[in-house]
Amino acid sequence: MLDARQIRAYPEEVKEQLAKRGIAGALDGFLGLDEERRQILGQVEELKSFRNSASQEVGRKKKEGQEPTELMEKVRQIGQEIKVLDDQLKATEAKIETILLNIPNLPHSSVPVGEDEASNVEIRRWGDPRQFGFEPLAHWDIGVNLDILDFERAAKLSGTRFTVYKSAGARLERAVINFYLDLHTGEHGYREILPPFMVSADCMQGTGQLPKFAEDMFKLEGKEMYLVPTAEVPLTNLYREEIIGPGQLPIYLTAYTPCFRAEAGSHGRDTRGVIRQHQFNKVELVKIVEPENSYEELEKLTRDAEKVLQLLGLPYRVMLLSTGDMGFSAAKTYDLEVWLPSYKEYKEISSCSNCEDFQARRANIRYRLAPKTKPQFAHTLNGSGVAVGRTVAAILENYQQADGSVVIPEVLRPYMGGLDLIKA
RNA sequence: GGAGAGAUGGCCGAGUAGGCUGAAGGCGCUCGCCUGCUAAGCGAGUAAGCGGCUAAUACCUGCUUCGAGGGUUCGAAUCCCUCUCUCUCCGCCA
Repeated sequence: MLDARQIRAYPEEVKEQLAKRGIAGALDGFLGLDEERRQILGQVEELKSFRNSASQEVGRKKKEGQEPTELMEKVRQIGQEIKVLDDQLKATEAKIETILLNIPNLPHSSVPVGEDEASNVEIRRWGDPRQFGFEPLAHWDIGVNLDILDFERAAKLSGTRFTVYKSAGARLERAVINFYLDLHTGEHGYREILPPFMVSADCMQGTGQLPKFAEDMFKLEGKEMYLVPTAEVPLTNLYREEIIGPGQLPIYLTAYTPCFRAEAGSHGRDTRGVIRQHQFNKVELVKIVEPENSYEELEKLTRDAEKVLQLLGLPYRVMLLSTGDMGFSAAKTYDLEVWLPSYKEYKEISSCSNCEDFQARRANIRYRLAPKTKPQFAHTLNGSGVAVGRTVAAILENYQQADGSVVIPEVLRPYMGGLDLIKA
């Protein structure tokens, strides 16, 4: 959520920023409503001020044995006026909130302006795609041939976009999760959290999924509860409605959760394999930091995510997303894209964003620098550290052998009970 | 699912014949004093949001907030209704 006072003070600048995201009109109506709100507020407060003092006056007179009937009658009438104005005020504030909740974050000045991913900028690459002496298979073929991925039975259980992992496949998924968590907690200083996988609508609004992206999520029948689309939601919302005390920041959190996404509007994309599922596993990184450090923290967080790919020996590149490709809550985002031989291109496996105070404002996450100082909004960051299903796909494809077997990356072997090769 | 109890400031905890209680007291915290260190002691301060005024997120000032939302009343933390959550007991259950 943007700062209403900032919009009021610099409407043209904010509009320009929004134009970079192709929605210059998002602010329309705001300034008028904002003015209307303050005008009504001024009136009500004046009336309430009168009511407060008049009521005390009544109390005083009654104590003296008088019966101030005219004054009581006057205050009663004022009360009616207040009620009317309060309703108007509430209606106006609701309109303002609707506008504000639907405006995305403003892009950071370092973000390239563009309509879509074509304007993304490659920042760096790591590793060289392997040269195969044979025609490499796609992970869905490798997995099915080895009988470690089962898409047919997954469809029987749950429909399309689900996968059943079996034997070494299931173990590999679990190994990757544990490897990531151990690395981030042990080496990178994150605190491990195991959150609920269902959260309230308030949480979803706090991180920006609601109200605009309800169709992308699974909502529980008859409940104001949603399956988490990413652990970013429960992790960031851990501190919703809190004032974090002096010396507590920065907070680094990591969690494994399954992620549930309706994938509305992506029919026909990535229909084969585990790349785009209704349920997938992910280890997420979340940081809550002071505003001064947040961009430095974004670089560090991105490096933390990259580290797992390096240790797994998976070639990747880092992309700086353009204004047209960024998510709703982000001010700046780096995507990590891993090399997938079957796609013959790099595919997103992590997204690391600085949301600045956008989510903090929605979720009311504040901190106090020192005792007695005014609380201010923290900055929140999040990044995949990284997507587990896509990691497994990348391992299968990048580590496949001519005979159909798959070599286990060395760092995972301790998590695989020493297994170094998956073969039929 | 059934029965009961409760939700007050950073924490604990007063506050029901409705009125100067934004809220006693304690703890914690901040600043100062004092004791040659430490402990103890003394004094003062210590909620947030939204407006007005401002260069100001400094003063000053208004309004709101005692789980949430409605109602009664000149006036509600205190009375009434609805909801949410927490705790205890019973039932069910991994």
